[in-house]
Amino acid sequence: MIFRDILKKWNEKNRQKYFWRINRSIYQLWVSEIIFQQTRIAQGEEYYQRFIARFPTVQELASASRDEVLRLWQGLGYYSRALNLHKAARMIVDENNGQFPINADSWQKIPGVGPYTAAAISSIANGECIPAIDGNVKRIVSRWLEIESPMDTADFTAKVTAFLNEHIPKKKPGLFNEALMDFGSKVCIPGKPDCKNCPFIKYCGAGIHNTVSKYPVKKKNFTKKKKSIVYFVIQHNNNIIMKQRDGEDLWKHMYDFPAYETEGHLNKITPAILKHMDPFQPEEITTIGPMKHELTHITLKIFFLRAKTKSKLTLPKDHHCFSIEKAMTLAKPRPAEKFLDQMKNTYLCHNK
DNA sequence: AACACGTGGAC
DNA sequence: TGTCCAAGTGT
Repeated sequence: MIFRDILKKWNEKNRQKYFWRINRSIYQLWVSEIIFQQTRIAQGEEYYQRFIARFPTVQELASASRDEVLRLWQGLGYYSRALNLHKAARMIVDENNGQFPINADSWQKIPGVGPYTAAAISSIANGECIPAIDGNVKRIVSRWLEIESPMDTADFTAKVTAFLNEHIPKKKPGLFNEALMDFGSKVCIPGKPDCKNCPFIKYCGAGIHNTVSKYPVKKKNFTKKKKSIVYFVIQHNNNIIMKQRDGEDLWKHMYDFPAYETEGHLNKITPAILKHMDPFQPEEITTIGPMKHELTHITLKIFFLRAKTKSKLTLPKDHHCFSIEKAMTLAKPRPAEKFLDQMKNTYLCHNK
């Protein structure tokens, strides 16, 4: 009871005035929740604006090609979100007459919508009384209750859920959920929370015991995997060879340079690796790199092998020859995007 | 339950 | 430079 009232009072003065919260449709709410999964506001907001401008309704999203949706998502990461959003839009339009789910249970059947997003959407749009438990909320509650079990254990989730079910109001539960997330992102932040200005300081367990930095308890650090990519950047005048990645792993369905990929970090390009270039009949091979590209779970070491090729080349399956201008409009992984961008500049300078 | 899945910013 | 992330989900 105390918790709810203090939060409400804090929220009345400190509610974040995000532009996507104004006059939002359920569709816009859904898109914003997907975009901001594991993504900072500063990074996601421009993507949200562009996405809504191009696809103002679920019907327009459903009508779009997968390639275009992916291109709009390029640079934001976690591309399954875009693929799932697009697939879900088609399901909603084709199989449900464009009607959105009406509660959290049915929202969670939508691809890309898990427990957090289902609860967030349904509590805000339908007033369903269900807590939306994201990283901010977990952090706040773990500090309040001094939860010793690590995040992402069943015990941790059970404790947080029980606490929130006790405190969430039947009236405007969505506002409560958003207030909690706002509070977690502005006051009860990771690192150095602003406990001096925290309205909960007299009640928060970790605040009282001055042990806030202990929570939330996390599991052991995992060691990053090491992988290497040797890109084959094959040019013929203003044309370049690219292939679409498969739907199996990293950067699924994005366009990319042909590549040799392997576990571990290569020290040099061996003749065996170079042999993978043979189908492209490369001439004047130059090596650029290596450079590092950090992912959350992998450290990528990337080499670029740039070469010219003959005009008449039988391309391997799934490979395409694009003009550089066309290639620049395709959805690509960040390293390929950066490299192509740089190459374009070089090419233009060269032909002045 | 544990791991795969991106990126760029903060410290 | 290295570490830790930021409004999680799918398998």
